[in-house]
Amino acid sequence: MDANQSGDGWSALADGTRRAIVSRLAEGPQAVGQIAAQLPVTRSAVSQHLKILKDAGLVSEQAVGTRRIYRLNPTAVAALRDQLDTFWQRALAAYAEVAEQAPEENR
Amino acid sequence: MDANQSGDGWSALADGTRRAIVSRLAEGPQAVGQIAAQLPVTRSAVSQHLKILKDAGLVSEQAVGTRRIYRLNPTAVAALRDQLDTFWQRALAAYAEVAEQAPEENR
DNA sequence: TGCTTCCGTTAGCGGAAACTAACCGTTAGT
DNA sequence: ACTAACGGTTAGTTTCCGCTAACGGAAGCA
Repeated sequence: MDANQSGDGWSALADGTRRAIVSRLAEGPQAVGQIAAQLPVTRSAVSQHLKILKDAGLVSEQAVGTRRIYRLNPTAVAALRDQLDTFWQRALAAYAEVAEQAPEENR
Repeated sequence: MDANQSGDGWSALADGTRRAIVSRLAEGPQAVGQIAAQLPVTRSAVSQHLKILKDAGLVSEQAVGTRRIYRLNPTAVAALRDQLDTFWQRALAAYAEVAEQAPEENR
């Protein structure tokens, strides 16, 4: 279970450029140059972002010759989704309580 | 003028204190003082965080006398969860493609 | 009316993040 | 072995974020 870094996962997805990288990586594994060519930032920035994403457990690295292929980790994404789902269900439950206690109009 | 969307749910959930506020709010609507009493920050910080969360559409405000009751918005949470779910499914599809192809493939 | 409570706002400070540019190691090809 | 390509790392700057402290405004109560 490498989902202990879910707290960092939110910080990792906070940046827009990083979400763009995740979006590209979700469609298939890619190298650094591939990603950098599709984004308005340099390879250094992409490399640093990938390090953060890898450190958060969201992506995994695979060395192929002189290239590094990065791919998205579905498990970490599912962990964040699950945590978000918990908030969602609790909020729905709180809404249900309010709906029960409001049979009449209040101030 | 800036065209970036200030209502970024991901940036809002990036901060740990803000996630703590969301967690408290998920269990039921509360006022600012209520939340600040449960967190190691002042009311000003909580108020600012609530402003960011409200601007992101994650929480909604309701004025009751001299207090403001804040509550979590399940719809916004579901939207983030859905977006995360899309990444998850795409990553799984990418994994399926790699798993189907034989490991003798070279490039 | 006067007072208290509750909350939002502003100013300012300290720290962290994002980005570019330059450097170095590694790998593949000739 | 030499060269070119790919990628990680570092230094440095700039910008943004989170927090506290102080101030001002609005509602409730005697």
